[in-house]
Amino acid sequence: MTVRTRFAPSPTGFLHIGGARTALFSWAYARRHGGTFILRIEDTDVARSTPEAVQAILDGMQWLGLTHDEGPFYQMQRMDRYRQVIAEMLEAGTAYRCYMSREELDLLRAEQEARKEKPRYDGRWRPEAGKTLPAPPAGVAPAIRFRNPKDGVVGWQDQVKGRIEFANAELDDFVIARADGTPTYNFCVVVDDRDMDITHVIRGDDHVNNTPRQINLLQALGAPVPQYAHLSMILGDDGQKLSKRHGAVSVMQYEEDGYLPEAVLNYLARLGWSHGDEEVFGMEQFVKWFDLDHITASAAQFNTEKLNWLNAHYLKLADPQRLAAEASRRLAAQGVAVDGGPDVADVAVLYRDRVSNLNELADAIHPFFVAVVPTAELVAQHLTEAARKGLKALSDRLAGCTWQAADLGQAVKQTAAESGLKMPQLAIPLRIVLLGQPQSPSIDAVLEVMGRERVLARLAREIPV
RNA sequence: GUCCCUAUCGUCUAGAGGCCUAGGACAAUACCCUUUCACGGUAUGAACCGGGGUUCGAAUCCCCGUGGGGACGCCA
Repeated sequence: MTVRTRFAPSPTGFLHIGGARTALFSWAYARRHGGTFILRIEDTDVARSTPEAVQAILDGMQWLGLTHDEGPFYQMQRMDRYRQVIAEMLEAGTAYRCYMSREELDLLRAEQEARKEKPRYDGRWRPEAGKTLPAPPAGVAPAIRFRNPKDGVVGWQDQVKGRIEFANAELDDFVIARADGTPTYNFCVVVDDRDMDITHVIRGDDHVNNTPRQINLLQALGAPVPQYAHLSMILGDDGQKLSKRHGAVSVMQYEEDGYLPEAVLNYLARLGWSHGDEEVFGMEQFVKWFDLDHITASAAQFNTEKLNWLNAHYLKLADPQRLAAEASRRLAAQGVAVDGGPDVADVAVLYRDRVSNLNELADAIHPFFVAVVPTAELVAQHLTEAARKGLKALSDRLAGCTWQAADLGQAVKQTAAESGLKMPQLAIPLRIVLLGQPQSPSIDAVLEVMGRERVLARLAREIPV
């Protein structure tokens, strides 16, 4: 049997971190077993679904490289199929028409809650042997309800949580089609999972309570029951539940914040799943290792610091041209052009191990392209008379120096010695003049990458001849 | 209220009855490297929710509490 998994988001917002991890695990499981990964858009909530949200989900998955093999399928385009199945169920007696009005339903619920009971449909329109149903009220369009088994238990071996069982008595006859004829979530999922031959349903554990209903429905349809794996949720950095109001952000926000997709992927893979002590690995390795047995059953708290660490790690490994492209794009967004300046890739390599994201990288290399005026405080503190003299001497020496790190370093050293300055007493003022700040990578590398022309021009501006 | 899930360092986790004096990673702290700042390296501190069982032996199995989460829609 070939493995078929699916990711089935509802397009009511962006792809957030929890959804991304669900997609990642579903994708990885299919890849691991040479199976098929299907994307299905559950857009039956017409009021809340938008094409923008569909696009946002597609963008997020593309950024992460989670490519699907089939789909995207849209539930709204499968209405005919759902209606057909509903008709079959009505025919077979596994579903029935319910003429109860909203008002009656609300009343029933209120009574049950007053009695501290679990609110549920009381089955008043459920056909039963020897039971006489009331006459259907005129002009009322019925909802269609599933005839759920009354006794016994529904259970399954959850691939992450173990055996889970529900008493059928806890479940009521839920609506599978609204009065206006549109099918509901639990019904569409079941029809789709069957039609698409889904073998493994990997989804958030907020669906645990839907699973017994879906299994009963599947069985009423005579369809095979897939394996289920329910992933626990991801909590925010503060341990609080993620919600639109609180902390939930689009995965595309991570791209905007300067994260590399491979870092986000590695982080997510390790959040709620483990392979011994392995912490750093790429997707190829992940796919080889991934299994359902090592998924954590409890909720996990998101930890931005660890993500930052991974991102810094992948930044050190990234192709310099890629860093250059990303940093240039970010500088351009700030109105900074890199054309005519030093080689962006060279500068980026100088700073890649000092930053933890691409925005920091762009900020760090910024002064190479636009002269930064040092603060008066820095100038007052470091550009002493002696330092200025030293810089002047250095400027003269640099004009005729071979432009290579080793020689440049030598030039700075000699100038310092001849001017009676200690290395930092010359190098720090030099950094301030060149970059506007007292810290930088090693000074010889900075000089080499910045280029003679630019270095001399900046020195001349601060140290008039 | 009822049902369901869950519980190891601050955080992510390893752990399938003896390998656990509980391991790794992030974060923290200290030191080393570096005539700057980082990176890097080394080291240190830091946890089995509580109570009962089962067993020669429990972080691991069972029960009861407690904490956290979810679900009870003609939402998905």
